[in-house]
Amino acid sequence: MKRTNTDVPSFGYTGAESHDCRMVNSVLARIGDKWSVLVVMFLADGSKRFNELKRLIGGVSQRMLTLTLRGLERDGLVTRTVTPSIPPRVDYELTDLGRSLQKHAVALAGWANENQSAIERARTRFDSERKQTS
Amino acid sequence: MKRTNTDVPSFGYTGAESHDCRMVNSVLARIGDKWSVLVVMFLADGSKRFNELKRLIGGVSQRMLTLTLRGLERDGLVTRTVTPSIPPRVDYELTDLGRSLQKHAVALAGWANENQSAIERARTRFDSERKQTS
DNA sequence: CCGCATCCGGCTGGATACTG
DNA sequence: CAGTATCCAGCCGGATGCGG
Repeated sequence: MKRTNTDVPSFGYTGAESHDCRMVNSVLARIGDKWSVLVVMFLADGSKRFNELKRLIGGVSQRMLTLTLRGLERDGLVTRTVTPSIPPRVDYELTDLGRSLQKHAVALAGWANENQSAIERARTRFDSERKQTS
Repeated sequence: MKRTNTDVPSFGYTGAESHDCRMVNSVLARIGDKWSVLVVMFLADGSKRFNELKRLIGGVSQRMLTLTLRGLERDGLVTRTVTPSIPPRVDYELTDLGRSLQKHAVALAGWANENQSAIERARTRFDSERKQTS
């Protein structure tokens, strides 16, 4: 989750390039944090207002939703449109870049669903084996 | 990797795919943590020993590599093979499940590379605009 | 309605030292 | 070589209250 590390050293993966690591990590940090992907998912079918997103996601604090949206905006994945009315209105929408990332997120979500039971079985099996040993 | 926060919310997101979200989040948490993906990448071309991985990754502490590998093993993504010799030898290898996940990781890495400059531009632009306002 | 400021508990992850 | 154990700083994220 924290990508504060800067000194990723030298060498490729299997044929891939080395300096990619930082960027990959940086992107994965976005993907991996608690709310970003959920926000991207819910923005898939069009722009949403702040509290609309908050209700949809359910369980996210105002603070974290704000921070998450700022992060996504900073990376150019969503746009923030302010309408200075009373009460104020703010709409968030995926950019093209955001939509292209969303495809991969959906793919990953699909993978998670397909292998959900396999992973859960592996986890419980691993945990039960551990309990016997201890 | 503590998975203590994965089984929390207890309320649905918007009805339809409520329990899917938890699983997706749980998987994304694994993907998003600091070292898992790096390990999976380096295991792509065959099994590796503990210190071999440590050298390859470079910058990971013994502790974190152990924790990361335990997490991956627990989820059924890698296998751990102990050879009780002197000195002891432990090999880690991707499972089929791990390899299927790796495909998506590679896809994401590719996306990160393709859009690296776009994201960096978005970031610096966002930051400079912020500086003016403050 | 939107979002920032503040406080704070708990988890993450690094450094180090010690076993088998 | 391959861990385990311990300590500890720093950040993540929740709750609450204020401000435009």
